[in-house]
Amino acid sequence: MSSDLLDKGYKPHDVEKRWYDFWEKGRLFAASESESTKKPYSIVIPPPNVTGILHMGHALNNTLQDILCRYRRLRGDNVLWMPGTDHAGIATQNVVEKKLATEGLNRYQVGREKFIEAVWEWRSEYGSAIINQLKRLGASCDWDRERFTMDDGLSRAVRKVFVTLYQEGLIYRGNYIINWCPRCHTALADLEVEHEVHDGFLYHIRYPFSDGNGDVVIATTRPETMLGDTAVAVNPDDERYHGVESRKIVLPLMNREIPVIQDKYVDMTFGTGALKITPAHDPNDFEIGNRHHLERVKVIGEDGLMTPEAGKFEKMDRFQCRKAVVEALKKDHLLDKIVPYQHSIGHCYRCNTIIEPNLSKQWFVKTKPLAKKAIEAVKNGDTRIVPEIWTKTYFEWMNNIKDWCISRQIWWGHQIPAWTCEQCEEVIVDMEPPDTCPACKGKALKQDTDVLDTWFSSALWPFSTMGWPDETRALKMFYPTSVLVTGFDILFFWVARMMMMGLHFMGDVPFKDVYVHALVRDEEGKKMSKSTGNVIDPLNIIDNYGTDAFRFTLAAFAAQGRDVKMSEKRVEGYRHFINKIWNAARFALMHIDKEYKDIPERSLSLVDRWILSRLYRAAASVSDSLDGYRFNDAASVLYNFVWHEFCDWYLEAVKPTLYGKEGTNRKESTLSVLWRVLHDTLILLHPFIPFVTEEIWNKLPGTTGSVMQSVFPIDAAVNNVREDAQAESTMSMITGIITGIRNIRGEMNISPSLSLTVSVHSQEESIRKTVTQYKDMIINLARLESLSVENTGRRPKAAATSVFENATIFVHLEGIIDFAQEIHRLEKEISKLANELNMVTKKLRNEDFLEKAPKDVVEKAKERHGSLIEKQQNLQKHLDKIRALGA
RNA sequence: GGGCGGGUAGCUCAGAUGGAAGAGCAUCGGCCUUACAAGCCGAGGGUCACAGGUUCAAGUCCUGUUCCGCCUACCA
Repeated sequence: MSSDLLDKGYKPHDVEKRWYDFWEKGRLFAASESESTKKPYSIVIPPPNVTGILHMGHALNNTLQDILCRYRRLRGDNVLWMPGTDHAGIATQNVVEKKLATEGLNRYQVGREKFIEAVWEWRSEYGSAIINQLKRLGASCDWDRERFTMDDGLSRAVRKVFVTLYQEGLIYRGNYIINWCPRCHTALADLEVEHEVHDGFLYHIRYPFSDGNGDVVIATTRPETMLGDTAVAVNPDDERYHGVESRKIVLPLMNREIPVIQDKYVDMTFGTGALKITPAHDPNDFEIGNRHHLERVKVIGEDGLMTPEAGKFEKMDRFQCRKAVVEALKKDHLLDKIVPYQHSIGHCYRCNTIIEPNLSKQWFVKTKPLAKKAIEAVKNGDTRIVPEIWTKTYFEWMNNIKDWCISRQIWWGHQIPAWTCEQCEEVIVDMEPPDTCPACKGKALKQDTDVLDTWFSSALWPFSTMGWPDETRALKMFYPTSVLVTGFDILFFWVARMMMMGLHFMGDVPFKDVYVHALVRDEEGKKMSKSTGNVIDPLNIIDNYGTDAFRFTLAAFAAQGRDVKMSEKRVEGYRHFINKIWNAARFALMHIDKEYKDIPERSLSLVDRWILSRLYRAAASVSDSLDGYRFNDAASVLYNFVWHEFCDWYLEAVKPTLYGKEGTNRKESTLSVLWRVLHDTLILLHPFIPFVTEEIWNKLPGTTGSVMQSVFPIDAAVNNVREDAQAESTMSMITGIITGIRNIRGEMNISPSLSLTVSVHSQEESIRKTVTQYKDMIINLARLESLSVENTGRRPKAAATSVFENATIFVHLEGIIDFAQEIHRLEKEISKLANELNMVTKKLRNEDFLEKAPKDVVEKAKERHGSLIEKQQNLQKHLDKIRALGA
């Protein structure tokens, strides 16, 4: 038989594009701003970099968001999933600079204006790549609302925030030590520096006293910075250095006289207890320098080359200079020793260049007052972080937050809305370019050339995308957003800052929940990175296995608090699952000829009642799990329900009915159940595997439109989908008996094609009745010739046995029994039982247990004890008989 | 230096609120049973890192030890 409805195997590529276009054209992802009855549900996408290509992190992040959005739509919510991209200052600038480099140009040759033009051009040409990739993943964003952190609206929001914070005194400008990337040629925030342990050296250098009498030995890992030293510091409590504070030191190589100062900061136990002070190139030295009013000598320039202040070392590269300084010191016999030393060095998170702490004039956000509210909001539960473990990390960082350096010396980004009057040096901060200086009325105003840290605009994302600073309907309806889904790697970069900005400007948290998911790693648990070459390309996976298989894999492995180790093998496994669904549907559609809207109230068979009950439980469990962001639980419930309950038991059990062996009435009611279960299962599965479910949905008679527009079965109040404990317990008895028989068949190597004769013995009438009632089902699924039900307990001549609850099953094996094999099987079974029995007996002998454990637990143990004993006795009797027969 | 997470079947991992150790893959045996061999039916395999403790009961809670991984920090 062949079905013209579905092909034999599922071919994802034929259907994915088709359905995505269908959804988009039908505007099925669109959120409504006027809807008054539906509950609003909103998520803002973590905007991927425009330069980005879809990686595993995106794939996981967006799959989870999409599952939530599709699920909430099916639950009847008015869902907004706000999409967009991030201008990614340094990253994007780097990309365009690289492109220019292939033409032999650098950005200075091109000039600022032309360069920015080039970036925009690049963006319009390549910037939608990541968006298209998200679409291949099935992301159901409201694409009509797509935003970009540099578009006009968002730029206005950025200026508004900057100006307001400046006026409130929460943004200031000043000369501080910052992290400088000589390659990117810009300042970096502390967060943007990545520390890495390096094998370096600790250089011990002799600093002679100016009176020619002795010296002080200092230790440093960066000898080139000594050229900028303006003091040597010792701890005031250090007895070795009593009285030195009145003496001067001659700085080697520079022949500059510098003071010896005392500061508690100096650790007496480290090195020689004497510390060279370079206020312009070390954050601590900078602080100490401030305390002691030391001069700041900047010897390393912004290009990483030595400045004129470095004397004869001028124009040398900083690392070359290190060598040269060491050589020069050696020559002067001022190098005491060099010892190998491990220490961590900061690197630029974008280009991995070793960063240089450097003195520079930058803009900062005063974060402490903003952080206070952000801490409060999590403490009082306005925003809930899931899993909770991350709240601790959040507090830790928020409590120790430092001012945020927000200016970057690059060109691509939001230029800082600050102007300096060239006449009187007045600084004007405003939303729009001022015409005249308010102080001197001068006309020569020069805008600050710096741009803002990319994260500054990202911090406004939850409200800037909805039209702020205008009071829009979108804001009114969708702010605060329902949940933010993100990886923990940007908890500080982004989440914390959105919290601060949202609370400050909107007066409310940006999201009610933050769901922090794991990182996707490679098979060995390593972070995927281009340099290690262990990157698995999600698009490749999609090409090979289909989007649905990939999405289901991600969901199944997204257990809270643990990293996802991705490998193709897993995806392959879930592709089998998709195919299984496909084939189950194919089978069902061979028989379903029309819509079966109503399930008859009466005369449902046991399996029909059973599968409806299991469906109900699956639906409840899936919604429960998704409400708690337990994606993997939801996935595994669906997997088990579909495969092991619906396919393995239900479809198999129902075949005789479908093939007309049980009359048309039964067939009709079973078809109605089959229709219902397939229908509802597609809805349950849809958030996880949207494409295949949509494809099948559209082949199912009686459905209209998209599966997206249907209703999650838990809310549908559909007929007869309900819990049925009685059907479940009866079914578990029948399946238990079938499994017992199959077990014997398997263990005794009896061919499946051989029909068996079986008798079921029980003293309990109710059991006999039930088994008799479902005799046909047992015969069918266990492949029997005949089944008899008895109360005698008389053992057949030669048989294998199995005990299920209060029933003993005999598989008649006259002529084909292998006595040795059966004896072996029974012995094994009995010893297994003995072990279990032992444990329960011990428990029941314990008076404390009987007294203190809850009644139901004790009751359960007693029941179990009874049934184990009966089982064991039964098997033992049979064993005795087999032994006698075999002998 | 602080903080966090993890060590459960050969492999990869599940095991909210403590009450009879689970899945997938891999392995072994039997099947082309009229949706699916990307399948079906069975089987084997774990002293839940180690040592203590709390409890009638601990993979699950507490303490310590040990081995991994990550985050964070200004020890030159």
